Amino acid sequence: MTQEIRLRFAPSPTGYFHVGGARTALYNWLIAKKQGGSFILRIDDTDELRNRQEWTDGIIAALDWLGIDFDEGPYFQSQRKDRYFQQAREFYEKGLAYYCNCTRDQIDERAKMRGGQPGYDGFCRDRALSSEPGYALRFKVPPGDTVVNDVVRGTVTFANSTIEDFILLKGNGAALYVLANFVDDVDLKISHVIRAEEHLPTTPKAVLLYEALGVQSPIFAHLPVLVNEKRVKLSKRRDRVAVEDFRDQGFLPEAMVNYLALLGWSPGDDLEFLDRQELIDLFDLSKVSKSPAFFDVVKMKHFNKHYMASLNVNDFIGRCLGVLEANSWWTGDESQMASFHVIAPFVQERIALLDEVVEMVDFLFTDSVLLEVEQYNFSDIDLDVLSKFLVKIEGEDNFTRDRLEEHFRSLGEDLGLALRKLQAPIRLSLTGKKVGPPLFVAMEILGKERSLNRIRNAVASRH
RNA sequence: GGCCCCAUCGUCUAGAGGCCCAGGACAUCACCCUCUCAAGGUGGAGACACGGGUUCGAAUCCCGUUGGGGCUGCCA
Repeated sequence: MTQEIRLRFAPSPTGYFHVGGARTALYNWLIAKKQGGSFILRIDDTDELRNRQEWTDGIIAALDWLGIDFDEGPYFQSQRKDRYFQQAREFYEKGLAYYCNCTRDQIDERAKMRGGQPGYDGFCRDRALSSEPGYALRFKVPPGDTVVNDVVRGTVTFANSTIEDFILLKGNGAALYVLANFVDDVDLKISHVIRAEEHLPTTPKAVLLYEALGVQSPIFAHLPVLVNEKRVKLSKRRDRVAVEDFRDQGFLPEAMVNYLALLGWSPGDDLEFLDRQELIDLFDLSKVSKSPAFFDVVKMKHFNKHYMASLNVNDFIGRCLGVLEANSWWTGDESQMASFHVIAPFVQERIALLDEVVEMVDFLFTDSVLLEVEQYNFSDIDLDVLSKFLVKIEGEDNFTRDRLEEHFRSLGEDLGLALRKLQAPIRLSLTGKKVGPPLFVAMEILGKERSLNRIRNAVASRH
């Protein structure tokens, strides 16, 4: 009898969606796909004070952008309060839970007198309090040990004596995380719970709940946390690691997915660049590493450059449109599109991030990026190069990249100068920059008239 | 403090007792190629935290130490 494979990603919408959550979602999705199961999105919004609709929307948009699609959901915990309450009452009626009216202060006070160990002491366990407004419902933790079988950690044993009688229902009757999670995982028939390591300490509580109800626990897997350069867990407040920020910076979703998959997992065999299907085929939870991983944007950029270069040109062009449109000089008319098509392949292999496209091509579409006459700081040699190059190309009617390069090379021979020296002043006068796409392709696009004008203008800097 | 997890180059990792005086990738350095940049090529530097065991043999197994991290909320 095989159990259905059902995995869920259950973020709480209390902030922007960061890369750690994205990786957790990805790993769940990967297993669901690999095993032909379902991937479910559940929004854990039981904390009414901190949840916001916009964060939920952001999570869904980011998952969509990454190509992590879900088969069911989103389900919202905020809509299942009655069910949690009902389940909690069942625990109470079976004598597995009890009401407690201790305040935090009283609990701390007693802990202090006991000798420092913080935590609840079971004060109300045998007081047989009944339900009243303001009373919390606590689970009666039995004696013994609780074992968590974890695919990445192995067997982890907790002494129940170190687990306090935890709260199921708050004084206002609302469910707490452990309860809501448990009920939903049972109701949704979740087979694998894959989440970050920070949840490991609460897992025995969930296991206790499964045991109390005689329900089989799902398979657990706790992933190593993602850390910042200081080696502490990535935080929404401290670290700028929002998925949407990376998207806006011009990262490609396929690059991000590939990089994220490798943060904490490796397929072996020195494999690095894996597409979605390869990821699905090779992914293996038992090979997930146990130690925290540093989220390295520099390395992700390398992945991005690779994926950028592998795009077919039309795809690349399509993805550039968004960043081009943010510039006033871009009209997107036929002429501009034609120019961009010509330069695109040369740009594509040079940039790591999508928005770098702007500085690579702006000179083709606007004069505003060119230097002012007084800003050129040409040497006599530079000026000599420019005027002699002008002479050579002024009479050229076939203004193509090949012809231009021939003139350029012959100029080098004439002057006995290295070509790298020659191109510098030409590029600067033509593009206003020291680096850029191949010069003669650029000139071909600019055309004879504009090219000559720009060089003449630069030469005019001589006084 | 308590409970739990973790520990290979700066970073991500390969390594599941001999194939490892430890391999790959990013970053870094040098050189080559080259109209700039990028790409590519070649080469360099760079790690098994420490101490005990077990074993003919340990990065790999066990114990301890140290270090780091997570949790410790009527947050998730």
